Amino acid sequence: MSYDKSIHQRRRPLTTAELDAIPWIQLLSGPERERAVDDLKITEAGAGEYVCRTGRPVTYWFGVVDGLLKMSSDNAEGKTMTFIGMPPGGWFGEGTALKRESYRYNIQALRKSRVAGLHVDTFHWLLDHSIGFNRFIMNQLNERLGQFIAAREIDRMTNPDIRVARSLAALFNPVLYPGVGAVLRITQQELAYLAGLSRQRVNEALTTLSEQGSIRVEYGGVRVLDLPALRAAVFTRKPLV
DNA sequence: TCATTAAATTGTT
DNA sequence: AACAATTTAATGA
Repeated sequence: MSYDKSIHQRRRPLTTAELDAIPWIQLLSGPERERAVDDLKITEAGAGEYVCRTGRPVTYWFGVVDGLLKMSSDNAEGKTMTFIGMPPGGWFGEGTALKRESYRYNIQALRKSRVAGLHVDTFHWLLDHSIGFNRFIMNQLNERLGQFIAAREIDRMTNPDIRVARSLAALFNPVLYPGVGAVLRITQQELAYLAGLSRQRVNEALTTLSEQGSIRVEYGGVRVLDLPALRAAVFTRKPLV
């Protein structure tokens, strides 16, 4: 994978199926929805391509229709700190879009993905006109705050099994990522990138988790059987006494 | 639609 | 990091 590619400028209108994958569309009234649909554009991002980079001015509010993105935030020293996965149904950038600032993180495609974009002007117009849209955004901001706090906790986890379990649980958040059903399409390699572990270790952790019954490992993906159990997964380490 | 082949992903060392 | 085994996707008759 090369790390200096940016996505193409090629954008196109959305198909009906793609519109159905956008969770907030149905919250809009007729005229609002019409305006949003008119403005929405789809871009394809190949593996390794950037959807947005730190410092660039915000022009779009983005959502994942298909594929998997990686959000990484850099600290003051320029070191990449936190990784958060963005599966289908996830929308991001509302914080910076609200204030019309520049992006504070990089978004990179882990594999070929379809990304929908709504222009910031339309984003603001919807905020000014739609109660439903406001509720969605408020809910989204609240959930994401919890997500980032969880990400910090994951970063401090030393136990790889727990890191994998929490990273997975985050990706299965039904509020932030309604596009993810019971089965998340993610390879063990991709999960390794997100959790900051080797693929082998992720494989081992997944085996342990499936033995505990919270997930089932499938080819090219993971099925969640018990989300609360996954969130709460604890692994016995060395005896405390 | 089926069979063959290539590519991707997984499990293991 | 390398390897073999397994699963899926692509191809063409």
